[in-house]
Amino acid sequence: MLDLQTLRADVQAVALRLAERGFQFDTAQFAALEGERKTMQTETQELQAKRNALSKQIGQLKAKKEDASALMAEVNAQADQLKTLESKLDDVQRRLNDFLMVIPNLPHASVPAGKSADDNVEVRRVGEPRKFDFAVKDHVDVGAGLGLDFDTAGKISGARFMVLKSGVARLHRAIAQFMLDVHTQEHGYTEVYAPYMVTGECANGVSSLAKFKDDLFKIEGRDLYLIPTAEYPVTNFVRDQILALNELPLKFVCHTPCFRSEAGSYGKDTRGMIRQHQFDKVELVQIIHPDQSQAGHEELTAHAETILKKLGLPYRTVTLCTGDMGFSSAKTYDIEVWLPGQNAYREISSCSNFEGFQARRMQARFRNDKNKTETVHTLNGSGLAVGRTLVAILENYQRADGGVDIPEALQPYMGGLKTLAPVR
RNA sequence: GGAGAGAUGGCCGAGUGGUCGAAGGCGCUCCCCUGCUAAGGGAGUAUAGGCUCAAAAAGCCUAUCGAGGGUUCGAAUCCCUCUCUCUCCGCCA
Repeated sequence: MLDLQTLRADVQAVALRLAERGFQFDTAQFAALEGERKTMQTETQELQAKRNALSKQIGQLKAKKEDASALMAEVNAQADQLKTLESKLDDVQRRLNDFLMVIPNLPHASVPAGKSADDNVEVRRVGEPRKFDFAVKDHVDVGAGLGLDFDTAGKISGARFMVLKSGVARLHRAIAQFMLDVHTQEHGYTEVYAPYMVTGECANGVSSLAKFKDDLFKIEGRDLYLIPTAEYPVTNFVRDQILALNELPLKFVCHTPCFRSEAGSYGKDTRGMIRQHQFDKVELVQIIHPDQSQAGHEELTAHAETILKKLGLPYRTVTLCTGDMGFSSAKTYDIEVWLPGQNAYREISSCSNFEGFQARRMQARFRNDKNKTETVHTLNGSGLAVGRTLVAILENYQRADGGVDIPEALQPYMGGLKTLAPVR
């Protein structure tokens, strides 16, 4: 949610910045709602104050065993009016809130303007794509011989699911373990385990349920959603909290499966495990002081990149342009790994600074050095998507004989195994 | 699944219809006293929002005692629904 003070101070400026990301902010409607809210609230509170004062007097009279019927009549006379005002105020506040809750975040000043992914700006490219002296296969073909099984998955769950067996199953597990160890031991994150389902309220804390509920799997008959990323439960750890200054920053790393309905992505990435209804991800989350969120964002992105470096996977990092950013983000770096099978860089991590946007929705604050409550900033990023890392390893480390070399960093997690041999 | 108990401020804990945003204690902040330390005395110490104001400061007001609804002139207190926690029994990875 945008900061109401900022919004009131200069609606036009806000509208302009939102336009950059392709969002039409209805300034007239905002002015109307705000105006209505203001009148309703003032009137309602005046009446409430009057009622409270009279009630107090009634109490005093009754304590002295005196007659209070005149005052009671006076309160009763305005009771209907008060009730009407209260419900009108309630209504306008809800409408104002609904209006505000679907407005995306303001892009940070450093975000390049643009309409689509084509306008994203590459900030760095690391590693050289390998030259193959044999016909390169994509991960589906490489994996087929190693235990990657879409047929069985299709039978039991349908499209966009996978079954892993034997070597690839173990490799999949090794990747997640490796990432968790690097982030906890080298980057100072606290490992957390969190629920795979969250309430609608929590979903609204990090994103907009009204806007994106179709992307989520909902538990029938309950106010629970399967998480599309560990960001959902973990960021909400600090919901409704006032943290002490010295508690910041909080740094969490969490490995979970992620569930996405992928509504609206029909026909996109239908082959292979690039886009699945269920995939594992190791997520980095930081709750941070506003003054440090920019630096923290750079740092978190570097933490994610470290994994790719250690795995020897070529990648590039891009800054998403205003038109390609997610709803809640003020600034996002996507890290894209090189996939020989697609002859392209594909997203493997998305690292965002949400500034106070999520924190205001969650009411996550801290006590600043002036002892005042202030909104925290939140950051998160994939560190990394486990399934896509598996894809990248299968494709980048494939051998002419159909096997796959195991990156050195992962060998300790594979019992010292150096190569996955085809199982036939 | 069955039976019972409970949810109050940073923490503990009182409060079962009236001046209660809430006693008391602990903690914390500031001040005083005490040649250090210990002890003692005083004051302050929730959050969100609104109004006044150019703004700040300040003041006033509203809401909030797990959440939502209801009764009432008035609700932490009474009623209903829900959520969560604890205890016992049963079941169980």
